Amino acid sequence: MSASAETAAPASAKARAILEAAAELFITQGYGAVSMDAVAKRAGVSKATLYAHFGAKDRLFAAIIQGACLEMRGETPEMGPAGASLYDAMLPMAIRWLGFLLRERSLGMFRVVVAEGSRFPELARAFHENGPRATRQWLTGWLAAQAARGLLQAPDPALAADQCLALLRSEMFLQATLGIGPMPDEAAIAASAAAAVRTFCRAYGAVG
Amino acid sequence: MSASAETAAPASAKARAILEAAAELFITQGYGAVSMDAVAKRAGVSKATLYAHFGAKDRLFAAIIQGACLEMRGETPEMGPAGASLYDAMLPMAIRWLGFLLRERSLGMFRVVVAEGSRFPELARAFHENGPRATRQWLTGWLAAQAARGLLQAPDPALAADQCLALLRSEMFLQATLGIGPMPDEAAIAASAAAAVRTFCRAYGAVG
DNA sequence: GTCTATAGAAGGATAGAC
DNA sequence: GTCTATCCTTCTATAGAC
Repeated sequence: MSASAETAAPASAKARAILEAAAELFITQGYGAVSMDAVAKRAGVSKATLYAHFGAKDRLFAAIIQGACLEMRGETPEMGPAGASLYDAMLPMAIRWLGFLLRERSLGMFRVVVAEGSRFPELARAFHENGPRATRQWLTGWLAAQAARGLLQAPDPALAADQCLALLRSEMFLQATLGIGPMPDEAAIAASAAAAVRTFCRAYGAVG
Repeated sequence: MSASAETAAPASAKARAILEAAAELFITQGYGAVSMDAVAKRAGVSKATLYAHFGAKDRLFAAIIQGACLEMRGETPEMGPAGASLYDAMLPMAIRWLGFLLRERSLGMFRVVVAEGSRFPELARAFHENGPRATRQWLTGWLAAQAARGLLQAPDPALAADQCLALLRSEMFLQATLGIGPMPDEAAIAASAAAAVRTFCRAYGAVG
């Protein structure tokens, strides 16, 4: 691991093809199970070209994870309508966020970062910063604003945000992470998100 | 993967040494990063002996995960004192369970099963059955009993159990899973568990 | 920059002696 | 059952031509 910045955008078309192919393979099969031959073959380039662009397997892997982290930053959730109740405001956001977590790409990303976190600690940190931590910070601010409006009682908005997100990452997410059972459809996702928001509001909602 | 039963107890001393060494290596480094040479060396046996006991790397891995699942079955939580309040009854259980999740061995087990779940689906299922699912079932029954005693309002005890466990698997568990930051000490674990139980009781506690 | 071809190392699995 | 020594495949990485 050479740990360079590597934040530059993919220059040539071949480089983009390599990044796309490698992302697909690493995220679906994990770091160890993917060979550089497989990446080159899928990208339609030779191995030498691959090594010309990215010096080694671990640097290619780092570039993939960094790129996926940048994508995650773009996925900022939307807040609900201003005048609604706490439940009505949170539910669309919750559905959207749980749906994002349960995408194959998000699950694969989470799996590979969990698996290789000990060998690539800086990548695990980058993932956390751009994914869970960014979401947590955004939600903390939003909850604090709602608390100021009197819609909920949250003396510690960061803790409330943690617990809200934890409620969303419940059994359904655990099973999906383990790859057990069928992938939940939209209705199941909405139902699970609604259950989480309902419980959150019962715990934190301002008593009317 | 030959998918045999392999539930038998480790017979000889060498077999036990192999299992112990392999468990340590697989759980700390992951499946792909561990070579059979490394296992043999750590166990103090030759590779041929290793292959004589377990026919292949994937079968050795399966035996390790199965064994760890059996261990997990032994870790049944204890319920709190009968006459106490809901919070007082749940808190010791919550601390104990979160402490178990945050052990290096539990975290490593979770990481490797998440990482290899797609290649060893039956192992992911066994892990889930003996770990999360067993805990969930136990807690569901306990919560139903408390609901019958009027200590909480839970029309769907299984959902309540899910959410209780999800609240415990919050930011602290996520960070530990990713290997980020220092390992939480006992006080931090107790505080996180207390926050989870407090929120759970606010959402589900019988209004007195 | 890109290719073909290959070096060099590591890993999974086995043969054969004891 | 256990060991030593080895086979064969696969993998990362590079050399050299264009």
